[in-house]
Amino acid sequence: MLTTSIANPSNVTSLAERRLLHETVVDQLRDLIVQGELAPETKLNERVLAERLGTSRTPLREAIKFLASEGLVELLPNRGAVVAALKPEKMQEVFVVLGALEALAGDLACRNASEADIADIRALHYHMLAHHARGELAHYFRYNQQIHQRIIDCAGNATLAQAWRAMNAHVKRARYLANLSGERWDKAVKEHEEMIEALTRRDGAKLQMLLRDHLANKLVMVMEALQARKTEVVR
Amino acid sequence: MLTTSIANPSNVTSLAERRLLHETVVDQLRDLIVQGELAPETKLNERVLAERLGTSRTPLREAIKFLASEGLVELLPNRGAVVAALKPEKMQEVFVVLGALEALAGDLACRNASEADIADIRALHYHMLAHHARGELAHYFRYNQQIHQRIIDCAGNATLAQAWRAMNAHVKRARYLANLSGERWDKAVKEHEEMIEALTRRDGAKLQMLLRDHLANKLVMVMEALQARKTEVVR
DNA sequence: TCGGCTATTTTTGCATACAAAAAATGATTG
DNA sequence: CAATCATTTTTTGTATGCAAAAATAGCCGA
Repeated sequence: MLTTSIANPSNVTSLAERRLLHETVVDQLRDLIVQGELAPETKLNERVLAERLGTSRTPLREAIKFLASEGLVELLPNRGAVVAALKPEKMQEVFVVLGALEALAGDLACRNASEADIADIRALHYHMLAHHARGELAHYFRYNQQIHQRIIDCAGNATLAQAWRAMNAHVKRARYLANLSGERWDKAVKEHEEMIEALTRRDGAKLQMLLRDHLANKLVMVMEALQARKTEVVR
Repeated sequence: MLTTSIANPSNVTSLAERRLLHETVVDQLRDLIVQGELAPETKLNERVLAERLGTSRTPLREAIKFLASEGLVELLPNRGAVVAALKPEKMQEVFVVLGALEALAGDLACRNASEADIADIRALHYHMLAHHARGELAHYFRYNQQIHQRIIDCAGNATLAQAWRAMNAHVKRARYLANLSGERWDKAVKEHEEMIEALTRRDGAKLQMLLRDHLANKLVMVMEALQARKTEVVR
């Protein structure tokens, strides 16, 4: 699942908690950044943030260092940390790398996925189609993400999966800005259709290519969204 | 010392670069792990390690969290952290991902590298040849690493470079175990020869292929080294 | 001797205290 | 009035303190 239930605002003390505070803080902070609640280039005030997350500065700082390694925050010596900027150039870089990783994953998935795996992915695909038909963007994104995630998982390479997740965090962040136009959305769905087909036929070379193209198109959408945001700010 | 001498051109972190204890500790700890001074699966005792690095537990813990995100250490809830294990399966995974990243970098480098860049890389190559001729393994490795690093840098994608560095850390760690046999070593050098040639001709497709093969061969060597270490322990 | 229980020690996880650096404020002077 | 510098305030970076969990040692009984 994408987000851990954030429900728990206050105490962690009452129940016997297996999970470490550090991890929950990492997840909470990552969600705040990915979902845009902490906008790009926002300064992270440790005292304020720690209070907001119901913890002290120590675990928060550890979480910040962890996310810095993922690239979601940037460390400024003696000046704390800021949410990583969301620059077009950075997005281009991320998409290039993500393209290579997904292409690899697609190829591996075609070899390693079980029939049950493929059936699952196809099921997710139909859910996604349903939400597309109803114009339910948020739900569409959710299933879209799950499909990509499952393809990665089917590659059977945990290291690849982790690298992908880190890159994908940046993309997800941009997604929250994107307003899919009807025609672009239809095109994306069509591409998914072909991807599912290639996966079913276990045509690794084809899937690889489709994933690359799909990502290239996503990049175009994200860049447009970033451009729109920029002019909006200026206006 | 390897990492410090690299005098890095492409920035891993942000613009403002000033010395901070945290960064120092991260680099020191990473070196200890990569160079095998802290062996795989070693428990990291915070008090002892902090004293060894001349600092307190707080910055050390932050460094540990940072490296955990890079995958060099593993966090055990309520039981601290250990140096990541060096398992054959993990190595296979890393090499597959690294193959995709280097292939991508090779392709991009063929397009983006300046003539001066290529000349630099060729110069490094000849240094490497010299050390190979003299059987100076450590120096050979150093130039070998620099060549790969420079190819990555020439791709002109800082995000790619960072992902590569993280993966490469795992490989470097395994390197310190590897004793190159004469014939394998000769083969590796020959592969480098071809790579330099492809880069000079800016034949991206060819370089991509060569890098993949080169890495596949490296994997074989690493696996043999791991196997040897295992039997050695058993014996 | 061995296994399991409790008590002690060690170690981790989190909070807080303190010092140094940066930012904000304000006063003085040209 | 602006600019610069000194002073206060805030924020970060590091060390330390303390409670809880884990590891270890010691003890007893079968």
